Amino acid sequence: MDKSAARSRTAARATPPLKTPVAAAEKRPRGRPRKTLDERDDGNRRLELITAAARLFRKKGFDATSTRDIAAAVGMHSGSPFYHFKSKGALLHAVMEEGMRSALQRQAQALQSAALPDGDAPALLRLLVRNHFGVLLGPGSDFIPVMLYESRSITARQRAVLTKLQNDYEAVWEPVLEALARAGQLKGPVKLARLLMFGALNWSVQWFDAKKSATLDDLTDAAMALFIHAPAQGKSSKALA
Amino acid sequence: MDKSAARSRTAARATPPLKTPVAAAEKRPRGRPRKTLDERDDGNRRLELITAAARLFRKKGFDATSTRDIAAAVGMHSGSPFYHFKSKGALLHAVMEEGMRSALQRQAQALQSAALPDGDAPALLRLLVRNHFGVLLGPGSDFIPVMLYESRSITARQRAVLTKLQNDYEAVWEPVLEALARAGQLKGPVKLARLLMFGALNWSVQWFDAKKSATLDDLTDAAMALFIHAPAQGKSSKALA
DNA sequence: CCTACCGATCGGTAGG
DNA sequence: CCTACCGATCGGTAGG
Repeated sequence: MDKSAARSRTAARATPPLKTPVAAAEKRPRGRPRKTLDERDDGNRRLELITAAARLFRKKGFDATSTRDIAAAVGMHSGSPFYHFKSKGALLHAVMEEGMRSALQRQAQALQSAALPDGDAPALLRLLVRNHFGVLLGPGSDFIPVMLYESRSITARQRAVLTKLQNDYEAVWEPVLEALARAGQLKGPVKLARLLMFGALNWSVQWFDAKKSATLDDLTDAAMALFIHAPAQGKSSKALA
Repeated sequence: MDKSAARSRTAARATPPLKTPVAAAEKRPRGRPRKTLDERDDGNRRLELITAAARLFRKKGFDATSTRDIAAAVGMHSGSPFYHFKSKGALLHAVMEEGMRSALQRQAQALQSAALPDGDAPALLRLLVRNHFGVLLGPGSDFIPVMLYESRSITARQRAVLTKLQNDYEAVWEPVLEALARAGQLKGPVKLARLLMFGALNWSVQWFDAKKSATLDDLTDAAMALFIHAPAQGKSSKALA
């Protein structure tokens, strides 16, 4: 909205001072300056756009967010996002893909740093649930909610890319859920249990309020208590692993 | 899209044949014909609009559905929905309110016709879950999904109306969940358990495919198996009721 | 409920 | 990445 504020943000990033019209004509070659000598923050601007878009898409929805809103949020003018993305839909897809890659990375990292034995399925599930809540509700968590609630607005081809990433994400859960089912701690068909469980977790973006009392650990405890039954009597879950 | 098709639908409803310009000028009084002698389907048109809007809002989303889409779906012209609703947002709210009133009615009816004893909390929950799946996924179930996924687009005042209806809806569940918690069959804080459970159910609109194998009864079985634990050993749940 | 219309906004582009 | 712009579409309304 405020052009000077937007421009000052840009100015803080760029090395040269605010250009005079003459200086601009001299120093700025026309056409697309693909690579400058000191290779500035080319990819950074793209990520800024994605981040701002994620926040706005989550807050207002994809259709209700204009590309002008997004441009203004990063101090660009209305047409400039199309220098980085060929369409509004491509930007939405980039938000989702960035979200899934980040979620996958965080999940892998959580598993690695915990170094739990494969046999301890309940502890593994707890870790996955806690990480999932972090991805959904933690700081900077706009990407995955956008993916979950705006998937209607992407093309089939774009969705295929995300589906693959989602499958990778869920693939980590599957053996854990299978082990729990064998131990009698997860009841019912595993496939339906998984869908219902993810629903319970994903829906939390609708009601969770970080300013209220419950923490993400509280949510994790509640989810585990709800889903995971006591192990079958007289059988060690270790023996089933 | 096809004007003649849309009009033929209208013609089938109205008694007189397709008007000639002259006949229209003679037979149709100008201004708003509030009540005709044989009082046609005045309120019916309103409901038709709501139903068509629900279908389109669910399929494409509120923002991506134009009032022209809705008008065309019921054989009206572009400005005519505003004769029945003062704004697009009012139409959205009407869809949601109609959905909640219908859901409440179905829930009350299900409980009444089953005539279960108050002590049988698991059976009561099963009934509520099954009815909820029917409301979400059964025939003509566009209203509640729209309410669940488009609430961002209504005003605070409109939301207050729905919140009251939602509270009435959930109020029926609460004593059932409390009884199950006392019996040790529902684990964790009841409030969080309720939120997680509704999430698991509500999320099913994202993945349930009526053309595939699972039925709503299958879903109900899976949900009950997942959420409801075996009663505590040596204690009769009857004694706790 | 139709006809005819309006102002606003939007995604996107040419050209530099 | 900005400037200047375009065609399309949209919610809504006057007047009958």
